[in-house]
Amino acid sequence: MPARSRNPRGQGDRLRADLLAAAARLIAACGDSRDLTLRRLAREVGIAVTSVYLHFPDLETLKAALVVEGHERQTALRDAALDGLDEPVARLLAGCRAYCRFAVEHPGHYKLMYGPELPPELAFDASTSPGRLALRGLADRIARCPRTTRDEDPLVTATCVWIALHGIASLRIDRPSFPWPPLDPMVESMVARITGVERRPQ
Amino acid sequence: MPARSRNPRGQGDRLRADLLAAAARLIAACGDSRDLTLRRLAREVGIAVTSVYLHFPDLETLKAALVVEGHERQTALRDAALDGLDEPVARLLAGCRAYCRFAVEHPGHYKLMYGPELPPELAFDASTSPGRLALRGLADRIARCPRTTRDEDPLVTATCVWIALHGIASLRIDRPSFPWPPLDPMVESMVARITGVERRPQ
DNA sequence: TGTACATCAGTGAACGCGCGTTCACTGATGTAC
DNA sequence: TGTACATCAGTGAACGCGCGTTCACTGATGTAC
Repeated sequence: MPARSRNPRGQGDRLRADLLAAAARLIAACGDSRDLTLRRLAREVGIAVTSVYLHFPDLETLKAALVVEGHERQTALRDAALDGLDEPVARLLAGCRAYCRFAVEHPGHYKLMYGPELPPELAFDASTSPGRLALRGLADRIARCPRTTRDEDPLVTATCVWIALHGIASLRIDRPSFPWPPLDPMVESMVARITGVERRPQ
Repeated sequence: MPARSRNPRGQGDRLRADLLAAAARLIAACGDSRDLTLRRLAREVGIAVTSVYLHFPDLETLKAALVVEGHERQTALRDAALDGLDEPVARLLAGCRAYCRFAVEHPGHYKLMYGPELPPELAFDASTSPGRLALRGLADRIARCPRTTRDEDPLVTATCVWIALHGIASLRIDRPSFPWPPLDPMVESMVARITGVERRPQ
C-alpha cells in the first residue's frame, strides 16, 4: 500500500484523474481490460477498494471514461501527424500511420476502444461517435486524393481502409510472435493497394 | 443436472468428445473463451467438475484442442468451397469468402484461434502451424492469378489479404451494431483491391 | 462354478482465492451563529 | 472569540459468489485363478 495522502478539501476530483491514470497503466501493462478489476485498481492507486465508488458507480463506467480518453488521445496524435502537411496523399498516409501507431503503442487502450467488451450503448456505433467522426475524416482525406483505379464512394473506401488498419493493428497486438515486417511501410502499402493512390516518390 | 449415464467400460473416451462439443457450444453462445470455465463446462455436459480432469489436465489444454479442431473445420470448409472450381480468380475469391464465413458463423472458435488468449507455444506461429499452412495455400492461389497492378512476392500479398480478412471478420464479430454491408461482396471487393485481380464478369 | 481382485468411469466434499458490493464508520476542515 | 454542526475525502470489516484444484471415495464390470 503506497503512501498516499488524502486530497485537500475541495479537490476530491483529483482522485478521479488518478483512477483513470492508474487504470490506463494497468491495461497498458496487462493488455486485457478484463484484468482490470476494482481491487487491482485500488491497489495501484493506493486507496481502499470502496473509494473507487466515490467517483465511478462501477467498472463499466470507468472503462467508458477510458474509451473517451483514448479517442481523444488518438485524435490528438492524428492531428499532430497531419499538422503542416498539405499534399493530399501525404495527409492520407500520415493519418493512417498515426492510427496504427497509437494502436500498437497503446494496445490496452486500443483493444478497449475497438474490442467487444463495451456494452452496446458505449460501442460508439452511433453516427456521432468518435469512431464515426474519424471515419468521415478519413473519407474526406481519401476524397481529396487523385485515385488511379476506381471512383467509388469515399466512405466505402474509407471503411475498407479502416478495416485493413484494424487488421494490421489487432493482429500485431494479439500475435506478437508472427514475423511482421516494419509497421509504417506495411500501412502505406496497404492503403495504396486499397485506395489506388500512388505513393509519392521519395 | 441433465440425466447423463456413465459410459460403458472401455468407452471412457466418449466423455472427451462430449467435453469438446460442449465447450464449442459454450464459446459459440457466449463468444468469449474467458467465459469458458470448468464449472460451466461440467454443468453443460452434466458431469461432476472433477470429471473434466479425467481427460484434460487444465482448461488451457482443452482450449488448445478446440483450436486444433477449429482449424480442421475451417480447412474443410475452404476445401469444400474450392472443390470443382478451376478458374484461378474464382478459387482465390471462394477461399477468402469461406475464411470469413467460418469466422462470422463460429465467432467463438474464430476468436480463440486468432485471438490473444492462447499461450505462445499454442499460438500457431511456427512455420508448420495450420495458420501458416493456410497462408501458404492462399499465396499459391494468388500466384496463379493474372494480376493487373503489381508483381510482388505472393506471400507478402497473401499476408495483406489475410490481415484484411481478419479485419473484416473481427470487426463484424466485435462490433455487430455497425451497419456492415453484405459479407461476400465486401470480401470480394477487398481482395480485388489488394491483389489487383479483376473480378470475373457476372 | 465361484470368488477375489484390478480396472474403469466417474463422484462429492472441502480448500483458499479474488472478486464486486454493502454498510457503518472516521477524522479533518470549513461555516453559521 | 468560541462552539456546534455540516461537509468532505476517504476507510475497513464483512457478505456471498464462482472459480480451479485436492483428496479420498464409489460402484459397476471385467478377469485371473
